[in-house]
Amino acid sequence: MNGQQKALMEAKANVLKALGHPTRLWMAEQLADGEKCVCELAEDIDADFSTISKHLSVLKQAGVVIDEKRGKQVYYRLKVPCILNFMPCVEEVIQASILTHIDLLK
Amino acid sequence: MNGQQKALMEAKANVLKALGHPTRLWMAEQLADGEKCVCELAEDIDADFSTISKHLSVLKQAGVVIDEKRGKQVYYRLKVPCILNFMPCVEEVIQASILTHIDLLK
DNA sequence: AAAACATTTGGCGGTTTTACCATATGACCA
DNA sequence: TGGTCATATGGTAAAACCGCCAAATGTTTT
Repeated sequence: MNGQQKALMEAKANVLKALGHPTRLWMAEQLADGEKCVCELAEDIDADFSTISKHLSVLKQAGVVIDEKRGKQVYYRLKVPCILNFMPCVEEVIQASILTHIDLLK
Repeated sequence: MNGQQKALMEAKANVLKALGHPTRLWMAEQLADGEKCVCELAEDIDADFSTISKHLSVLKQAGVVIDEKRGKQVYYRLKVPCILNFMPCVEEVIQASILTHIDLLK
């Protein structure tokens, strides 16, 4: 791995890392149908507003979402919606893990 | 988000988190063409063997890879190859970020 | 059985992440 | 202008993560 490749790997890992937190992943999924303001996202998350804001900031910094202030509220939306396509495969991983677990119990 | 949904989110985030490290992501990509032993993976990684082993353990625990010992060596392979399909979209995110940066400079 | 080899495990210091609290910002409203 | 609402930022303590070293494990070779 040379320097260029390494930098690319870091950049790619960074995107996945941003999605690698339950709250942030959930947020990304919530934005599937379109933009939402912070307050809407916050409704279903049991955490401080500052925590929520920081999670959104991580997603934004990773390039996953973009924000837009309109009036008092800030709206977030997916910048690159294809990340939603990850989910079926991620679920497949989990499914496979569960099956492996069951197998081990036999 | 209820308890069940929360647990699922955690499981899903865990898979993405496992891939959210440059070394681990690189490893996963290396396994695209088929299994490799630890020693083969180690050839191109500048890190202690113990570090490499631990990274593989994280991937395994996340359900991304499985290992098989044959003789003195341990072979790893992708358990659910569809994770490789994430990469084009991840690169798209990076590409979009770069374009945004350039725009901001204007 | 001992030595050599491939990999894993345990432990430790240093860095990063996370979540909360308190406070700041910026926009609308009275 | 002052107040309130929505969100962001700074600080901090606890937890998790990372990479190295040393030592353990299991396997083959001699």
